[in-house]
Amino acid sequence: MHTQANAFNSDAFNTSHNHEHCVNAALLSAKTLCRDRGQRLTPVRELVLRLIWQSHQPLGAYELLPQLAEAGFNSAPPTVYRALDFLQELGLIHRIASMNAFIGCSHPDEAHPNAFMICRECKSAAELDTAELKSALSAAAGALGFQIEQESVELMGLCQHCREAAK
Amino acid sequence: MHTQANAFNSDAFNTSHNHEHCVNAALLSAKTLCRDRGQRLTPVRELVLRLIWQSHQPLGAYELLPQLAEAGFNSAPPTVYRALDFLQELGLIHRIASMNAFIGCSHPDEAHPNAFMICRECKSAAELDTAELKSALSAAAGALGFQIEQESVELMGLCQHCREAAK
DNA sequence: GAATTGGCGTTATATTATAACAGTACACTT
DNA sequence: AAGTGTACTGTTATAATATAACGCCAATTC
Repeated sequence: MHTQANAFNSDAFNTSHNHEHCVNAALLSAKTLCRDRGQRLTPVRELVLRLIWQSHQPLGAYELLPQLAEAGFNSAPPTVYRALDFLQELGLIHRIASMNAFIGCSHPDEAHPNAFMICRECKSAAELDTAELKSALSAAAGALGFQIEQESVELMGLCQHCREAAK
Repeated sequence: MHTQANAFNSDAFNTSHNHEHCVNAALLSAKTLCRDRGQRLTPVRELVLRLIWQSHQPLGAYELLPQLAEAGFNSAPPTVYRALDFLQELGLIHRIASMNAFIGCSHPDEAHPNAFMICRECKSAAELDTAELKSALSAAAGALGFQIEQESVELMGLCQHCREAAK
């Protein structure tokens, strides 16, 4: 599971992998995390997490609502936003501000900056490996005396797959 | 003027400087840019640019509306959004997605990533110098075959000024 | 088993952004 | 200077995203 997590979800741009595996890994990881922190992964929360993970594309809150309704849950905005907030606080999903959308986090157990590449063609988003990035950010900010508490990096462009397809 | 621009607006965290000077520099730069590109810096556009530049804190579209009204302009959302879009396209302002707000760009004449530090205490935002950052981003993305077209970096934290004040 | 807490249902509303169309000013041609 | 096209603005309406507030129920604690 951890090997997969460390792939930093670059597989997101490769739609051919067995994604059900990823979803299950994420759910397992969520359950562990909740148990450790004395939090509850309730049915709504679990469903929201599953829906978000199932998609390689960031999903908007209002895209989730009909799917909640289908599953028999209340489908008013507060329900889904609460679940999203909860999952974010646990680091299980990230919000992509430039898209008003949410995507699964591929390594919730490690502290890390929120850093994504988003393909304008296929709309997939993949998390960046940020070891070096983080130090570059710290250096740049530190030079100006700024103390970083939270990072958000969103790169728009073309993924390898779509670049090749465009040729 | 250019010296000031190259300071990358780190002065934003220092509210004591003569900010009217910055605003005027920005307006001048805007006029030049518009002339070069055959675009018009109309009164609404100029006012919006001025209002945004006057503030060290990112301003939301709806915060601008009453000020437009005061100046005798139409103050419906489309008016301000049109001006904001125009100014963004010319690189004169940036949108900070995580805040749904806009801030003046301190070096509109150079191509550069959208990269800001935002202080959670004083809400000021300052543009990052991104030469090294840019190469770190390119390296990280390139390793995964991703071709960057547009960057957005938003760092939240504490600016030097507020950090010292907190001690 | 009473009290407390956390989570959800529900209604209403706030906030941010855009669509669509009509009118006006400007720039260009002749 | 009149005609013509284009870019800009005014205006109304509405879409899209997000939160406030309150009450109920279930689980947990004492």
